[in-house]
Amino acid sequence: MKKYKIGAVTKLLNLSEDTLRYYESMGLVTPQKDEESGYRYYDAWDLNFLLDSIWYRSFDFPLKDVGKMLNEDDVDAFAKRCSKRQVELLHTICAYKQKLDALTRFREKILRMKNRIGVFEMSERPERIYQKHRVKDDFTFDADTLGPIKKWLAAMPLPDHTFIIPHYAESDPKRFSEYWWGFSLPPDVAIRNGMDVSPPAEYIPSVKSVYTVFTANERRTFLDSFQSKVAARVHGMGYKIADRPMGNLLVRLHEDGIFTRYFEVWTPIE
Amino acid sequence: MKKYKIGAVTKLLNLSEDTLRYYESMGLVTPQKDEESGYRYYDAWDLNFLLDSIWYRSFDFPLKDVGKMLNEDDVDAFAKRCSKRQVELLHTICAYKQKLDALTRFREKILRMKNRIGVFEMSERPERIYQKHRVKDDFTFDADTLGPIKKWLAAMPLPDHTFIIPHYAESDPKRFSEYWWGFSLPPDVAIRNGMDVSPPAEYIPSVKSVYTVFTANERRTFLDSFQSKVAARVHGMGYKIADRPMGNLLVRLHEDGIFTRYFEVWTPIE
DNA sequence: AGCACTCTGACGCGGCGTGACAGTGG
DNA sequence: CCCACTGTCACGCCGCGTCAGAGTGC
Repeated sequence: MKKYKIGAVTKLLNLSEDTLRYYESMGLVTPQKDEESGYRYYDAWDLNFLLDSIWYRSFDFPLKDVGKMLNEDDVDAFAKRCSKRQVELLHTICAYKQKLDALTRFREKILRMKNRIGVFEMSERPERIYQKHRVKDDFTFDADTLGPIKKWLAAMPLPDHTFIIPHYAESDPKRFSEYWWGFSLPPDVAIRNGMDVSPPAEYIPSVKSVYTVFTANERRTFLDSFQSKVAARVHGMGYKIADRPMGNLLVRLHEDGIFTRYFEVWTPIE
Repeated sequence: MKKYKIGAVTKLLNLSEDTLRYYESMGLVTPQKDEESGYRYYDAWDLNFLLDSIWYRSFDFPLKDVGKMLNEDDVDAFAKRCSKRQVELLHTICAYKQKLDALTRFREKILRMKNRIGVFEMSERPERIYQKHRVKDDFTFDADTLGPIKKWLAAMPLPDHTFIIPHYAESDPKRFSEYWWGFSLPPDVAIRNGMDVSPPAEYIPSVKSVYTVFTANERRTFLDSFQSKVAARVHGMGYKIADRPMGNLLVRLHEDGIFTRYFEVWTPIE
């Protein structure tokens, strides 16, 4: 039977010498070794094990699993290992799809936002599940909040970074003095991903609104920007603010040496 | 503005202390540091950077990219980085889907193979693109083979490990004396994945056949097993072998201390 | 004073890649 | 004798996790 030295094997199987030696150390293959020179000699049987290793690795089985599949597993253990990997692969695919969808939406928003600054459109605010985590800039530390927040963070990139301005009525002396930050999601997405949709999470219904994009610089509170750019304009259009303004942080970009934050906001009107 | 020590941040953002310090070393966040004690103090601005880091990391941007997106990119660079990642994500998803499909088919074959040993079914052999790489157990080293083989190996787990028995006619003195190993794929899959379907790859048409599964032990040539278990039986059924028998290695399993290889074979008949 | 917190620095993981330096085969 | 090949060993990569041991805040 023909013997191949390591260099020949690298050419045949497109594995590096290091990989071959590493696979050997993991017990995937046991080429004959010349005692004097230490040279490895691979025969067809060894190459078959390597081909199988390549095959199993192509499903991203860890090398330890590959070793067991090659040398230990009976049919049942083998099939079990496969179905475990099937489930993992399915999860991975779902997760990546969500990432791709979210990234696609994100990029589209980024590209369109510049043209939307100062443009005011009539738009139904979409319904949302909202979980508050900050009053102004201070995070909430009670266990009722910290618990859910973990789930929302783990669900990234699905949740949007969402603010609500709680005091909006002209008669309210605290008008535009405060904002809350939190996460939000469309209800169907929230439910599909097993998020808790009951309190402390809040259901935000859809409502007739004016939609626009505005910006704020550096560390300044964005409320100033909201007041001067959005609220004033909405009034100028002859509307009254009918419910808490709500919106998302789109992105923070580094432009001309300073940070500019871009926000989209729905201002409910009547 | 409120300051948070590292422990508070771990609770708020569900990042470990080590991760926070690592992100700092990567330039994603720059908390204020007490010169005497070395303690880090994070303010709302820092936490926003961390939230953004979590957001970008959730698309699996490498940390270096996250740093650039946070601190350097303008809109164009930012959008470009996003679309690059979109393409990568799409590729990743496709690759994982193929892995899952192949693994599912593989597991099904494994589970059904035991019941198919010694069972002979009429079955149209599916058409295939076939790339030979070994005559018996010896690999082919000419550049015409090594080139294509790389592509086939890179396409794992799509290709099957396929043998052909070239001398099958009763009148052929070399009858059942030789076998070739190679890779094979359905033509549509081959084309979709950009494999070279022209020579040295070979088109194998579909043909009326008898299908069965047989086994061979340890290092013995499987031709003995084919002759005694399959060819004899096909003759016994009153058929003549009408073309080169062809089949796939299903799996090599470790049973009762020895290795058993399972093969499926289509034997063309008339 | 006690105790929880935080610091730095070193090492580990997987699946290899890279490089230094010495020995080997034909 | 040349020179490509092969050997071993050690370290690098990413994105952290996991210690140990010493210092700090309240």
